[in-house]
Amino acid sequence: MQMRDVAKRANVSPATVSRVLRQPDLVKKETKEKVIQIINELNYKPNMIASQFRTRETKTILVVVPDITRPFFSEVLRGIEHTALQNGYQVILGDTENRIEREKEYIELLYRKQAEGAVLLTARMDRDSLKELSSQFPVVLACEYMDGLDIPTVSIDNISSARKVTEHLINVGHRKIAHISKGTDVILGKDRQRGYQQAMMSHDLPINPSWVQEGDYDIDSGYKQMVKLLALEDRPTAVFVFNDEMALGSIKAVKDHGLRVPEDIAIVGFDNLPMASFFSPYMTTIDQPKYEIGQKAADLLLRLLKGIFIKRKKIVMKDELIIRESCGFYQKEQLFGEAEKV
Amino acid sequence: MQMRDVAKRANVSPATVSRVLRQPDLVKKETKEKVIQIINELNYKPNMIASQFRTRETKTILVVVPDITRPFFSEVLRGIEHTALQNGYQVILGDTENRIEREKEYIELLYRKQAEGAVLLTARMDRDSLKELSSQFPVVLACEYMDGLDIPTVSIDNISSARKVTEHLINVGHRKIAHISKGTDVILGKDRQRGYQQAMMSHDLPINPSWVQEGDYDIDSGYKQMVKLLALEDRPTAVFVFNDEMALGSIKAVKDHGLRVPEDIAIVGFDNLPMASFFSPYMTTIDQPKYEIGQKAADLLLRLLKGIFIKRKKIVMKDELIIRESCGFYQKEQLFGEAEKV
DNA sequence: CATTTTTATTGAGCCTCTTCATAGACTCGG
DNA sequence: CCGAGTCTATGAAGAGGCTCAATAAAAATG
Repeated sequence: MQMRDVAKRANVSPATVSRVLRQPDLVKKETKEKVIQIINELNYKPNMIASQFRTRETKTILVVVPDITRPFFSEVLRGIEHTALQNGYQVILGDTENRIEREKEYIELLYRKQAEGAVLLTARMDRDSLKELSSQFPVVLACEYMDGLDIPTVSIDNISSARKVTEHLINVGHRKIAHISKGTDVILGKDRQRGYQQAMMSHDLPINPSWVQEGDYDIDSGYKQMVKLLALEDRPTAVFVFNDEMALGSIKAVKDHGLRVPEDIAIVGFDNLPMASFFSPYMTTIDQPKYEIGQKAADLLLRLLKGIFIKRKKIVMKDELIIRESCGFYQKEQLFGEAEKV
Repeated sequence: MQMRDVAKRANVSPATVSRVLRQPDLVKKETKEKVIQIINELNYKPNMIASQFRTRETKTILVVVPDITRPFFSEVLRGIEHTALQNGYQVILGDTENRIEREKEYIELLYRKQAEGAVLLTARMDRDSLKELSSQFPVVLACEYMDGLDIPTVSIDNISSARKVTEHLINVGHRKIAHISKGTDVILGKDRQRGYQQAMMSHDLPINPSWVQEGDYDIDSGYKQMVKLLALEDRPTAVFVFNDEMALGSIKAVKDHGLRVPEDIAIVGFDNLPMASFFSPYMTTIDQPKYEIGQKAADLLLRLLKGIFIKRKKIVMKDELIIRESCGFYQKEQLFGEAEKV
């Protein structure tokens, strides 16, 4: 069944049916009603592919995620998807499972005109490819980004956030502060590590090189890195961990080692996942507006797709230091994620 | 740039270029090499939409998920996506955010020929719609399902799993066992509740109606329902919770109430999320092979798409009772999710 | 050289949208 | 009151890029 069938039944031309569907204002009221009635009667559904082919618009965006099972990303993804949908766009999911080469596979969808634009939550490909890509297609970076490229980007100020949370540890009296990072190959790893270093330096605190351990996102990894820190001669009294997942692992490692958080070792995380506020000790962390980052990124992409010029390319979202128990400066007990906000 | 440009440059017809791309065996070696060279030279990328239009195949499947931020689903989703990709299919993501009406919106993509088939991780629409849908398009249900319909389905045997875990509680000596469920409007809620009832009945244990509380998936909800149970005159000594998230909330409620798990109240969960094996007390739960469910569902769908007849429509995946600490019968401490398996 | 086999080309769609053309209704000034 | 000019509503026709069936050409075989 196709448009011509509807047209025949309604005694109009296919063009009119098409108009009813896409530019209803151009059609006389009665004709329109007639056509709509027939459409419903026959339960006609336009073939989107034919339409996309003709208009050369797929109304589809690609979202490339490094790991969809991480709560942080799935929340951002939801923000993107929701916004896209509201604006009549579909989302093709590209989970790279942390494999760089898979980024490129997904991106082929742009070159092959399947998707009109992309939001990248991971951008590990080389700078030239990315530059080339963004010169040809609307692309927005979210969370991760790349320096020196003129690509619209949505993220928090990771350096400043990392500095803030490290400084909080310093303010409550810590001097030997370690950092479980995500290697500096990832821009976020680099930024958060830099923030940590800045905070330490500006307070004239030395950083023992072995205090900086490189983890790999997940709970287990946080556990393992913490075990290393615990084994040190010159053991730190506080640790700033790259993200909440690893921070949870770290806390567990401390407990398993017979020590207490925060009394013996303070630990702070990053991201403010739901579970960070649920387990004792409640975790001090940096809140990122995950859903909003997704929304904003989708919003920017949609604007690019409409050809709207974007003056401010770097959108910095507001983060928040959430002080709870794990840093050793907890003020009063509150239930369910409510906490003193700074 | 299009195929004809490549053809011209290579002194062949567009049809030959098309064959090089799609049925290379039909083309003489030299011609093929020549064409490929030109393709690379010009960096030609075929227009997928035109191709899809012509062949009437989009190589795209739709995955409808009730809530992408829940770890259980994102793991299943990954299994689906991975398998789809391996077989040259793309995935359009449909996150309904638990709104039934949004299921239908996504499903329109099938009627409009955008997607060729669908995996539904949620099926709350009315039976007739679903029946109608599956009669017209390849559809596979995963996790949730609907009784009495001849639709391929992948899941564990929820009734038996629930019975198993409840019986374990009985075996370690509990008699007053409560259940925090997900209302019986959802088939999984019904099944797990039934398994619980079966176990209780077959051991002649009475169920106090107020022992069955209806939660809503997340940690907070588990907390709240547990608070209710704790307030009962006739307080249960053990609780079987619908899923791990709510079980974590329940455990927290017990602790906040000044009681211990499992000594005062035993708690068991369902799903075996990574975090279930990480927080003390380590949680006894039912392991579902999440990734494999996704793989299998995608696999079935792909077979349907190829027109292969599927004899066994109901695939029951193997679950596993993972005994850890929270049920009060922990045997020996093991790190990182390793536990006694039954 | 005739016949079979292999390889390449021709041309017709796939279904929808949009431009252009037309016909009718309407406006308005002379 | 009429003809020119405006609008409105519809139709006719073609294009969009690719693939496949039918056809033709070339190569291989006997």
